[in-house]
Amino acid sequence: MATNTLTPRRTQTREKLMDAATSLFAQKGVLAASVEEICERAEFTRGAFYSNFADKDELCLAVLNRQAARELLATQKAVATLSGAVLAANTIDGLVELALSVFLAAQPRSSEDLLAAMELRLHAIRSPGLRASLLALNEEMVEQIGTQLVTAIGRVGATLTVPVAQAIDLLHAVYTHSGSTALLNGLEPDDQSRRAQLTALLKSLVIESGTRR
Amino acid sequence: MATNTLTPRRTQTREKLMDAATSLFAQKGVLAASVEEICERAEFTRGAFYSNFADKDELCLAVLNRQAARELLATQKAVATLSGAVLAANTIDGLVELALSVFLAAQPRSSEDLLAAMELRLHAIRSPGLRASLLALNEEMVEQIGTQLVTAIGRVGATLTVPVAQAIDLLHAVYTHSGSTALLNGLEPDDQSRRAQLTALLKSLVIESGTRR
DNA sequence: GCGGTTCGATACAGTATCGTATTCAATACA
DNA sequence: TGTATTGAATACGATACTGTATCGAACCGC
Repeated sequence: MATNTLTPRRTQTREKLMDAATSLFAQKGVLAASVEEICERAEFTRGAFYSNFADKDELCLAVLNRQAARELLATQKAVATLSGAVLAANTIDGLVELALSVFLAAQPRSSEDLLAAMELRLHAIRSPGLRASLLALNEEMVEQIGTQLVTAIGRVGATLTVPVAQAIDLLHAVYTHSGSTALLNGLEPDDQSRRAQLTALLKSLVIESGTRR
Repeated sequence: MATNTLTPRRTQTREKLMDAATSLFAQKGVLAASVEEICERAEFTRGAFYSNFADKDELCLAVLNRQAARELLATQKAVATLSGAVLAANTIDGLVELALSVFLAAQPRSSEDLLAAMELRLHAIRSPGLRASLLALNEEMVEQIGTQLVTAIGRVGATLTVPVAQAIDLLHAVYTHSGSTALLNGLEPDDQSRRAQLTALLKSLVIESGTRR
C-alpha cells in the first residue's frame, strides 16, 4: 500500500485540492463548501477536480485518510522521541504527562484543523462510506496510542480505572469539546489550559496498584 | 416574556416548521437542509416559511431557543421532583446519582435531537447571531444546573476539584461525544452505559472534604 | 353579515451548483 | 522527433434553491 503510485503532477493537484477543502470545511462546513469554491481556492477548475475525484465524498475520504496518516506519523514520532523519557520516569505524574504528550501529538492543533475534523466526523455519521473509513481510522489510532499509554502507565505499577479505548475516547471528547467551546466563545483554543484539563482527567483515571477505590 | 403573543395559527405552523427542521438537521445537517425540504416535511409551502422567518438562520435561532426553553423546564422539573431525595441522601454516591439525574434531564435523549444539537452547535460557531444566542443559553443552563449540583454535593460535605462550570462542560463533552461515537458505530446511544460513564467521571471530580489530593 | 387584516399559497426571476462531454496542452516514451 | 497517453480546462445542459411579489382564503372585530 504505502504511498499510492500517482504521478507527481496528480499528487500535487490532489494535495492542493485537499488543502483547500480542509480549510473550507472548517470555514463553512462540509456541505456548504461547494466543489466550485474548493477548486477556486486551490486555483484549479472543476475539470481538475472531477479528473481526480468522483465527487465530494471521495475527496472527503481522501482528506480523512491523509489526516489519519499524519496523525499516525505524529504519534509514532512522539513515541520515538519520548520513549527514553518514559523509561526514565518513575512517578505517575511524570508518566501521565508523557502519555498525554503522545496523545496530543496526534490531535489537530490549529483551530482550522480542529473544526475540519469535527465537521468531517459529523458528516461521516451520515455518509456510509466515510463512516466505515473513519471507524477504521479511529481503531488504528486507539490501538497505537492505547498500547503506548497502557505500557507507560503500567511501568510505574499503576492501572487505568477504565478500558484504554474508553480512556482515549474520554480524552478525545474533552479535547474536542473544549476546543469547540473556545471557538464558540470566540477564543482561540488554548493549548495550555486544555492540557491542564486533560492532565487532571487522565490522573483521575489512573490508580496506583494497591490503592483501594 | 413567557410565551410570545402569537396567534394560535402562527404558533402552530412555526412549531411544525421547527419540528421538521430539527429532524432534517439531524438527518442532513443544517446547511444541507433546504428551506424547501423543511417546508415539504412540515406540509407547508415556502410561502408559509418566509411569512414566519426571515431566513433559515432565524429559524435555527428559534429552534435553539425552543430547545433551551425545554431544557430549562426539564431541569426545573427534575429539581422539583428530586429535591426531596437530595435532602434525604447522605452518601456521596447517592448524591452523585441525583446530580447526574438533574444534568441528564436537560440532555437531548433521542439520537435525532442529539444530532440536531451537535449540528446546531457547530453551525453556531460560524453564525454570529446564533453564536451569541447559544452562548447565552449555555450560560443559563450552567447557572441552573450548576447551583443544583454544587449545593447537592456540598450537602454531604464534599467539593468539586474543578469549577462547576468546567465540571458541567466535562459532563457535556462526554455525554455528547459518547453519543456521537455510538452513532458513528451505527448503534443507538445507550443511556445505561453513558450514565455509568458519567457517574464515574463525576465521582472522580468529587472529593470528600478533608481528603487530600 | 361586512370590511379589514392576517397568513399561507402560487408564480416568477435569478443564481448557484452539479456532473459530463469535449477540447487542448504537456509529458512520457520510443 | 513524433506519437500516445495523461490530465487539466472549457463548454454545456440540467436541476435545485433562494427570496420576492402577488393572490386568495380564513378569521377578526364591529
